[in-house]
Amino acid sequence: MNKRTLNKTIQVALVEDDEGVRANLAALLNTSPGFSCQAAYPDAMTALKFIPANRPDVVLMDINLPGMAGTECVSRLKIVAPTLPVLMLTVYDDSEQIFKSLMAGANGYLLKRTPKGKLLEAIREITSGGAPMSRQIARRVVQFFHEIKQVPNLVHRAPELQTLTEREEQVLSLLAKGHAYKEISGLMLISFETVRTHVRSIYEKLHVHSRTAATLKYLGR
Amino acid sequence: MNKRTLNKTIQVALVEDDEGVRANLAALLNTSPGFSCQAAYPDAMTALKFIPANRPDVVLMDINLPGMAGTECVSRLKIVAPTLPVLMLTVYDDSEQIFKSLMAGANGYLLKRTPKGKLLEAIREITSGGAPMSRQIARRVVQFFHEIKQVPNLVHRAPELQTLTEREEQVLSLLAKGHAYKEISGLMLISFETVRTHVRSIYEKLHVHSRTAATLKYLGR
DNA sequence: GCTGATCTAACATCTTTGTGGTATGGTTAA
DNA sequence: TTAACCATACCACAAAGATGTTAGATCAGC
Repeated sequence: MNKRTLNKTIQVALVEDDEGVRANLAALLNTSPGFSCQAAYPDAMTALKFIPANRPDVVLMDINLPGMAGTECVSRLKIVAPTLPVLMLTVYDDSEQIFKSLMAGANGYLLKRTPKGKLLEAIREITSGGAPMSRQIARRVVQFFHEIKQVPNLVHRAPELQTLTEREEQVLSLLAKGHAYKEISGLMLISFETVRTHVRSIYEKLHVHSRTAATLKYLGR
Repeated sequence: MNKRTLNKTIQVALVEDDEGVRANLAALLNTSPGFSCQAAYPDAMTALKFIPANRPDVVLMDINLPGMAGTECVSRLKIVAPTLPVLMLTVYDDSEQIFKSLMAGANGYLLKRTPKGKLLEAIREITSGGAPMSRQIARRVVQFFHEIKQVPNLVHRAPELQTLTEREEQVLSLLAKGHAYKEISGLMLISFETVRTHVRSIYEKLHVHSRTAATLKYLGR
C-alpha cells in the first residue's frame, strides 16, 4: 500500500458508453470523500489515447462498448500501463466475458448492480493490489476451475516461464511475434535499453541465448 | 438456498491434522449460534471413510495433511458427494495448491489467519452456493488468468513455403530450431556463406526480414 | 548450345542482437 | 528497517544477422 492510496483522493477514470450510467458513476465518485472522477471516456479508443498520460489510480471499464470491446481495450492498456488496475463493470455475469476480461489483464470484475458502498470498497481494494469480484463472479471462476480438470497447454509449457515477471512476459510475447527491440520499446512505452535489460533477464531465466530459442520455449516447442 | 441452511444449524465437518487447530475450530463452531462441528477428522482417509455417510453441510479441509493431501481428498470426496461444498483452509497462499484444490472441486479457499467472523460468514456463503475466498487467493486467481493469455494451435502453413527449394527448406527447418548459421553450415556440410545466401532467398520468398518472422511462418503461426 | 533455375561461394557494410557492467527509485517480504 | 526484487535506464564491446553485389558450377529443358 502506498501513501497515495491511503491518504490522497483516488483518481478514477471511467470508460462507459451510456451517458446516464457515466454521469451516475461520476457523481457517486465526486460526492464520496477520498474518490474523484478524473475523467470519463465514452469509448475504448478515446480511453486508450488519454489514460496513459492522465495516469489515473484505477480504471472502471464497461464491457459492452461501441467499436472496440472493453476486453480488447484492457488488453492494450495493459501493454502501456501494466500496473494500472482495471475494474470491469458489466450487467451480465456471462462466463465468456468474465474470462476474456481476466485473461486480458483485468484485476477485478463487478456487476453493475453492485451497491455503491461495495463499489467504493472494491475500488479501494483494487488500488492496493487486491482482486475484488462479485460473489456471482467468484462462483463462475470456481466453476471454471472445476471444469478444467487439467489444462495440457499450461502444463506443457516450460516451467521457467512461470518465473518471468509481468513485464518480462510482455516483452517475451512481443519478441516471439518477431518485433525488433525498437518496436517493442515503442509499444511498451519504455526505452530501447530497458527492453534489452528485460531481454537479458528473460534469457537468463529461460537458459537461452537467442530470440529464437526463447520464442520456441514461449510457444511450448 | 434450502431451509436447512437458513433455519437450522450448519453441520460442519473438519479435516485437519493439527490437534490444536482442530480443537480451536471445533470450539469456535460449537460456540457460534447456527454452527455445529459435526465431526473432526485428523487425516484424509478417515474423512473419506465417514463423511459420505455423515452428510455434513460443509467440509473445512486443511491442505497439508499427512498421507493423502487435502487436494486429493477433495477430488475423491467430490466423486461420491459432488454437491457437498468444501472450503479449503491453509496457511500458505501458494498458487499451485490453490489451483490444484480448485480443479479438484473445492468451492472456496481461505487462509487460516482469516478472522473468525469472516470464516463463519464464508461457511454460510458456501452452503448457499457461493465461492468465498480470501483476498490473497482472489489475487492469485486473477494472476492465473493473466498468465493464460492464449495458445493458438492451427496448422495454417503459409503458401509461400511451397515455393522454397529443397535446400532452402532444409535451411529453414534448422533456422526454426534456433541453430546459428555456423551450425547450419556444419550440419549441411556447406559453407557459412552459402547458408547466408540461402537465408536471403528464404527471406525474399517469405517476405520477411528476420529469423523469427521466418520461423513463425514455418511453424504456421 | 542457350536459358533459366539452383547450389555453391565470397566480400563489404550496416543493423540488430547478445552480454558484461552499473545505477536509481519504488515496492515488498522478512 | 534492512534485504530482495522489480522496472527503469545507459554505456561499451562483441557476436550474429540482414542486405547488396557478384560469380562459378551443374543440370534440365527447349
